Amino acid sequence: MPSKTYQRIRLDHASEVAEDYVEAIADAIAERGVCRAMDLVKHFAVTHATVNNTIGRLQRDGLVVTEPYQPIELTAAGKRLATQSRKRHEIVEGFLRRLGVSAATAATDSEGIEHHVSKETLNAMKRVLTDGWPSE
Amino acid sequence: MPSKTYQRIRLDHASEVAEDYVEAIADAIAERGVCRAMDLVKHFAVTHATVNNTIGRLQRDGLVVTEPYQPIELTAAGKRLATQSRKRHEIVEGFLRRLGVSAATAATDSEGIEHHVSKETLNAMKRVLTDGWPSE
DNA sequence: AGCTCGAGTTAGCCAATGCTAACTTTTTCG
DNA sequence: CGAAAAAGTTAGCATTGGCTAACTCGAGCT
Ligand SMILES: [Mn+2]
Ligand SMILES: [Mn+2]
Ligand SMILES: [Mn+2]
Ligand SMILES: [Mn+2]
Repeated sequence: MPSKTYQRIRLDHASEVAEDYVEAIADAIAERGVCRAMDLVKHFAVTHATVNNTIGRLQRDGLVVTEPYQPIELTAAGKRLATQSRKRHEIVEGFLRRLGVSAATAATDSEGIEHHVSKETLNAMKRVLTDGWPSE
Repeated sequence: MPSKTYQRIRLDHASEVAEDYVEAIADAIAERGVCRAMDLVKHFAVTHATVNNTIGRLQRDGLVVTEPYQPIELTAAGKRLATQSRKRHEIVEGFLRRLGVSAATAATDSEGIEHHVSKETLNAMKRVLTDGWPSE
């Protein structure tokens, strides 16, 4: 109802791409040692040109560092954001699984939902994962 | 994990503004008889010029009809989308309330989450609202 | 060494969604 | 009635996040 609602959602969307990218970059580094642009091309199903543009913005915003033709690295801020985003993502996905949703659906839905979950809602989900469902 | 995940999220976002607008227009008509652009300016906290642009797209897409200086009306397709969006929205918001989240947070979070909830997840939420929490 | 081919870069384009500023129309009110 | 205020329109602009096409770089193979 309050008009600030939609402003917050616009902010959520503004940080969404950054969050998903740093998470994917951290995953690639964890799994394959380095992250190359092509890893992100496959992961997000966008073109190499789009990845390049996006990485440029992330670098501008201090989340990654790249040098021409080199793998993509995360800054300290990028690593922090990646860790934090992954934690939140895991809680949302785990919660959906707990709700009885299939693994495939939980994976897909949580990828969008995660960016719109406030601290309060995240805590409620976490509580379910550790303590079980609320009474009644 | 599958690359189609992010394609679906991009589609979710592409329909998000349309869904929120037709819902708000239907609400305004239900509450005040007509919907004027200024109602949407207040609701979404954007400028009148932005509302005008957006309404133009909705008209192009066959969801609303407007004539200069006249109130905004929904087409049959617009009404259908509004009804469907509101139902989904109410389930998501009700579910968050049931989870123990405050009314204010449930209102805000559901406004973003609603657009990323698949049929399967929506059904799981609906089940909680009618039958209570899953066993375990 | 030289070539080829995959990967990366750059330029140029588009649509969506936001904005401000200037103008027009309608409504309201003295 | 007429002026001021409110509402609506239009023009022009920016950013994000997509795309294609053309070019460059570099790794690896013959
Ligand atoms: Mn994520
Ligand atoms: Mn995501
Ligand atoms: Mn919404
Ligand atoms: Mn979203």
